[in-house]
Amino acid sequence: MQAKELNELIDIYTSAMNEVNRRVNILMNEQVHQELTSDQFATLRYVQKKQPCTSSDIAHEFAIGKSAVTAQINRMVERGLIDRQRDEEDRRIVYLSLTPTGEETMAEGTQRLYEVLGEILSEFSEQEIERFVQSLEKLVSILRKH
Amino acid sequence: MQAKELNELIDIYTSAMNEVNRRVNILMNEQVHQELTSDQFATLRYVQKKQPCTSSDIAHEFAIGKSAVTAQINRMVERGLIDRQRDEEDRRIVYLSLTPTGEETMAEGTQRLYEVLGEILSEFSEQEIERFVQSLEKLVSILRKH
DNA sequence: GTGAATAGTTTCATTATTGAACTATATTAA
DNA sequence: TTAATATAGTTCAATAATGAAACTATTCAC
Repeated sequence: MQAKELNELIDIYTSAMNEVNRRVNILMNEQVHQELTSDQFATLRYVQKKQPCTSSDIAHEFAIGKSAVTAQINRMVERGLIDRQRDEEDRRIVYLSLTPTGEETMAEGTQRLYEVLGEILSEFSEQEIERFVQSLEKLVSILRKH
Repeated sequence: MQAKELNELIDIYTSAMNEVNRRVNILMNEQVHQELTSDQFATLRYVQKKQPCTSSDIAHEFAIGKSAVTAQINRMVERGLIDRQRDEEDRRIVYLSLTPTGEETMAEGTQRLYEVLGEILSEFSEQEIERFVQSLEKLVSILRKH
């Protein structure tokens, strides 16, 4: 491919990617997790899946510092969404888990996530989605090497 | 497609998309725009392309409030990257443009953006990239309708 | 010419983030 | 066994991004 064409493709890629993120974000804020920020929703989702989950896991997963995680978790502990529990074996470690309220919030949010994204994805053919997701995953694996 | 499969695909899509954004962001911070935040780089890029560009344009483009734009532009004006110039016809309007320093910063950043993304995209076939970008754009157009 | 609309700013509160210093605990090696 | 080091997490201070509401200045419409 010629450099010029490639650069055009990069321009298209970056602006499309930005717009997708922006719009998905708006959609999520409006229809999926009104009561949470996008970061909080993502973190809760991760904590729920990982189980047991520590601050360091989150910091690593989202590539942010541990102090940022502490701040975010504090807010959610205050709002009764997350519990902290110290490991009795190794008392440096603090395990995070969803409170019943947190579980409930996430059950509803996840349900709406599936509905909203499902509706959007229904406009694509199965093959198209799979191909797209495959390319995304390939992109992830290349980015991991960098 | 069955609901279960679709939901799995949604899980894969969301986590892949999150990881791509996260890693691209890290890559950009490290190799493309060390001296700027991602938001600032995106805004400068937009101002440069749009020309003439107003605060309202930016607010609309990035789907954020005008007060958020004012705050961001202030920081970049202070750093000598952006100039404000009032329209003499309609004195409510303020045009934004890159200062020579801003232009220089963006010339370098854009160059590095092409290099870095070009290297990553070189691992894909031309057809694969085009298909992926097409799906992205289709996604954008569906999201616009929502 | 007055009232409504538009462009942008100010102010205030919240959230997210980094980096450095710090506490507490566990591990290792002399 | 203890002294040095590593690990897990928190605290603190600063910067950035953001929304909402109140505001200023200007233009437009009737």
